[in-house]
Amino acid sequence: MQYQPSEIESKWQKRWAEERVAEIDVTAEGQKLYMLNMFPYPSGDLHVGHGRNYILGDAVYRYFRMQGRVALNPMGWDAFGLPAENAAIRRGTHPREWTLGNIERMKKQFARWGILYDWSKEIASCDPDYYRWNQWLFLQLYKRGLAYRGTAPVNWCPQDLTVLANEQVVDGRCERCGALVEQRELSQWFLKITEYADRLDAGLDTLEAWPEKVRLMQRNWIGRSIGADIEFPVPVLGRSIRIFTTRPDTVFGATFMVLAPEHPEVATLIEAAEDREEIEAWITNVRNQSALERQEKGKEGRFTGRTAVNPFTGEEIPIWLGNFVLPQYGTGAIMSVPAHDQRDFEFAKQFGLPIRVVVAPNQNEIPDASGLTEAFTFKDESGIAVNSPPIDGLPVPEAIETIIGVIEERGLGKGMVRYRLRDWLISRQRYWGTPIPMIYCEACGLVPVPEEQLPVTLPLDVPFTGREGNPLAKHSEFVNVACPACGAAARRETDTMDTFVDSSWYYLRFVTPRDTNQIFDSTIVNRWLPVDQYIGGIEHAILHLLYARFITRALYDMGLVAFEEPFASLFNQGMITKEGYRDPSEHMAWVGLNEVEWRDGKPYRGATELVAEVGKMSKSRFNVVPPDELIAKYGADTERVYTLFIAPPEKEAAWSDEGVIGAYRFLGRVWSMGVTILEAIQNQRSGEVRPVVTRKLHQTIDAVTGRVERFEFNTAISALMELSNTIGDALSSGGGAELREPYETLLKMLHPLAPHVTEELWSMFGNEALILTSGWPVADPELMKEDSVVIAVQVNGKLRGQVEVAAPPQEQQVMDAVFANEKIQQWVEGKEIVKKIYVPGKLVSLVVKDRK
RNA sequence: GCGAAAGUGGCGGAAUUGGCAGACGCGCUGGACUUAGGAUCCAGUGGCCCAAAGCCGUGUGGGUUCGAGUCCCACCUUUCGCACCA
Repeated sequence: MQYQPSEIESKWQKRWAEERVAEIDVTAEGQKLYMLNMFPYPSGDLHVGHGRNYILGDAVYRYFRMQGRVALNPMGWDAFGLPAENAAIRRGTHPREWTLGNIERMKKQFARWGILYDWSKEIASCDPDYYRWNQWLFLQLYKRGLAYRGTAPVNWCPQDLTVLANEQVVDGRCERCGALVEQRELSQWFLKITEYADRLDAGLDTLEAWPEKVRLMQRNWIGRSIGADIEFPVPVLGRSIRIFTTRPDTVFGATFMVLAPEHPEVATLIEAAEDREEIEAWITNVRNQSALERQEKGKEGRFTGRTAVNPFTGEEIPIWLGNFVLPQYGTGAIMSVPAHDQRDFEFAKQFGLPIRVVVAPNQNEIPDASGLTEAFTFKDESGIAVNSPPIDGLPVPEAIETIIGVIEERGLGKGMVRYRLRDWLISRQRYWGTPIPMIYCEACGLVPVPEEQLPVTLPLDVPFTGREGNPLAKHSEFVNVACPACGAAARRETDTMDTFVDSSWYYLRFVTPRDTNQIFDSTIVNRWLPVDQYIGGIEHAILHLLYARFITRALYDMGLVAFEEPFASLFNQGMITKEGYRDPSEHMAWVGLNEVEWRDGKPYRGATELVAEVGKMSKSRFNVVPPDELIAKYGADTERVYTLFIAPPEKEAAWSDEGVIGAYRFLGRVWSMGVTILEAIQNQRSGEVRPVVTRKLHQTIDAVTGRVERFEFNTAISALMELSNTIGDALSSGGGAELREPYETLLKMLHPLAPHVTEELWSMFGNEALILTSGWPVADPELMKEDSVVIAVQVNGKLRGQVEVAAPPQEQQVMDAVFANEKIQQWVEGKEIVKKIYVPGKLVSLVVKDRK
């Protein structure tokens, strides 16, 4: 009887679906476990790279179930977003149809992988029953001043025709399509994530079960800086300009001031300048540049013709405008200390501005400012303040502390903590998203849609032209509305929300997904959350994970949840890469694309970038491996085992079509071994129970349990292969029915990895379904022990032989054996042992010297 | 530039607290069974060497130690993240 995966797999998949084995009652008793894979964007077909994520989650889920946990493992769809709209423009299908069709295909794919989700909890963010609560959440944030409309320079993607959040701009390009992002001054909706900057930063310390890398990335993104705000009086204005610095200890070296071209005082300052028009033209030019261009231009600046007073030295210092000063950070104004800041140094050199040294390695070794070739940027005790009367001689950290005291005492400013994080821009000028529930009334101004009128439903009959401007704005029935406050004719907001709003709270909805009265049931949510194990890609290290942490805190402050961190433990699986790309015509048929730009016979991504020939498996790289063929040939269990065996799951892994065969052979061997043992049972053929097998079995249970819990699936599988080899050896050398117990235990441990074939074999042995009945095996430490131990003996660091003694080894026995061994004897003969190092069970080291 | 992680056979990768480097698998070589083999099974597989003995081997150079892939110092390379954040 040969191993035939396809029949077995469809049989069990059908049974799991019919018996709804993964459905749970959230009010049931038991030790809960909330397992969650980041819900996907329904882009259509899934390839083996996606599979890694879900297969990993399923293996962990099945393991915890076997451990007896009441486990919630839901799945849903991050179903709003641009690709659906682009598909609509390209081929005339409605985004909804396109999305729902993709969801169906992906659900089938999950089933074919043998992944168990509780589909009774399924949610899709494009469903009005879901986005209604998205709108409700927005209104609560608005009430608390956490959602506001503001005008700011924002990132505009000219390809996707919408604004983007800062988090969605990568290297000056749109995260989705790769187009260069432009700056535009627009009035938009923001969420006030900055109000939570300190708590989001502090909370990172509590996330011990998160990868250090993600915590660090979030910390850098939030960018907490400690320093001081200092007022610099400007005589011509009759008021002062406030600057922020992290190095208030260098204030005596501030020889000029630089403002961002966007700074509000600029217009007044340059009013009387002779070259005002030239300066204004320059400012316009700088403001229209993207952040990337602005940086590539190098340092540019203009003198305003005005001065400010350094409050510590009393000197008048020139006020400059500089393209390197960011309007959004700090106060948009800096004091420039060229001697101790590289950027200031470059600016000073370029425009011939004075440089003064105020920090030195020590009091007697003050470098000459004119000889400097770069800024001196000591931040620790290796720098000493000089030429700075109240703090002379103090090391930098103390100098900072002291000078802040002086600043506050003299009323010149105050100690200050500032963040790099900026508010979250959530407006999108696109159709396929949650409508922002606001109304513009000429008389009443901004009026929120009353909660009882939610949801504001997305109309389905809108034209998709692909031209600039939201299709929603052209739908007059949607736009024209009576003001809820005064009843007069008013206009609806036509912007929709960033889809990251949808995904910032979906994990809360999964627990009570059909509740029509409230966003979620707080009591049940507080029982199930935080999520015990969250699994997803590192690409959300900042975006989704930061937003979710922010929204959870906002909900905490509203009293709706009792926790501030939504995800207790996080795991980032690595990407699957693949060399080369497939035959493009074959690929396009699979992807369903018909518009691709070609250059030099190679496909291009978007209109901007060359397709990489090796890298992340993605449609735009033409290198995907679709699972269908693979599953037809080897079965889903083989794909699962190979995917988990390929590399440690957190690491990037290169897909190898040849490597798959190893997993297939392994499962084939397990299968035929099972068949042979069954025959032995039927023929009542049995050998004696071998200690080698028992020992290997218990050692394997011990190893696999620990490795699965640490997500070390690659080595867990290798341990199972070793056990399988041991059982196979016993079988081919006269073993029989006595191997049933170790073999069945192997099946149990293999089940989370290869669920179909193990269920089939398990039932062939006359057992009830594994997933429903079995417990996880427990290792017996007594049976793990070896009867004897081989110990390596080193003499003066060289390996000179081995001795075998009974386990557990006793030092005296070991030494006796060492001296009884002729081979070792020759190295010790005539010498004196000056030291013995004895490592129980591992080795003995002897240090010898010539006897005198 | 700043920050982080990582360098082990032809390849993916193993190796608690320093303790027989290369587990497990792919590939390769040879063999068995076959009309056939891109199926299956068996054996071998870090290098030098016909072989054994032996020697050399974890990016490079030092160091600590009876003993270093593992610890320390310096350097090289790669990957990732941030990137004028004052």
